[in-house]
Amino acid sequence: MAFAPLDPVLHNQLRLAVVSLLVAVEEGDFNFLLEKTGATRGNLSVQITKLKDAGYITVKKTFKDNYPNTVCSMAPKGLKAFEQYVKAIKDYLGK
Amino acid sequence: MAFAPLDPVLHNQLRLAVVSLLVAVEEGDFNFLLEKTGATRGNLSVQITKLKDAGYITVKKTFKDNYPNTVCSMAPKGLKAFEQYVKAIKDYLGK
DNA sequence: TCATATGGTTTATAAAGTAAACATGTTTAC
DNA sequence: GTAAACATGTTTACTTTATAAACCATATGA
Repeated sequence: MAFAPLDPVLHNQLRLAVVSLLVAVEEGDFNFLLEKTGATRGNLSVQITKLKDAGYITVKKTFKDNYPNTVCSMAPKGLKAFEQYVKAIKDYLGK
Repeated sequence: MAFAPLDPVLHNQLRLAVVSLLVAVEEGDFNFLLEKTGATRGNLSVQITKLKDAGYITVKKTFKDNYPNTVCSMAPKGLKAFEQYVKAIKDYLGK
């Protein structure tokens, strides 16, 4: 096809937002992502799991101030996938 | 949220491919889109209908060489939506 | 200890996408 | 002229995905 396939893991609004945030900050916890994306907790939980299962991000479960705290960061595979996605979608957008 | 919402009509691989093709060529028939996108007939039919229902494209049903021929082109609403989508997704991609 | 808050997960439902079968006609080969 | 193959889509039945709502566990404050 004339268009490169768009990575289905990244071609989703919330997952793309999460990845785009993590690419910028290197490390962000659940609440950071929740606030920045405006997602619901449930949805964010699900999409973080999908990104982790895809090997795109690493998820560290820790505690912070006695509360559970989930810290996410990009994995090398995710970084590559993101760069590839950026390239691919530019074909669609026309340049 | 820090990210503009992505138009759900356009945030789909095949519909985005169709629109991006139509933006470039101004008019394309079913087989043109089929070939360029590599989609199945069924899927292409469904997604063209959705784009038409959204008012993003106009669909002319004609005949060509005695065979049915469906010709699509961008509608003003679709053009605006596409431009908006391009702007929005750039936020995600990081620049 | 009861009420409320934090930090998430699970589940049930709704929406979307896909492939396969179908419909309608046309052309080709016999 | 008839059967088989082809062209152009559409519809249907199924699978996958996304979302929202309910839930669970721990912590804190009155």
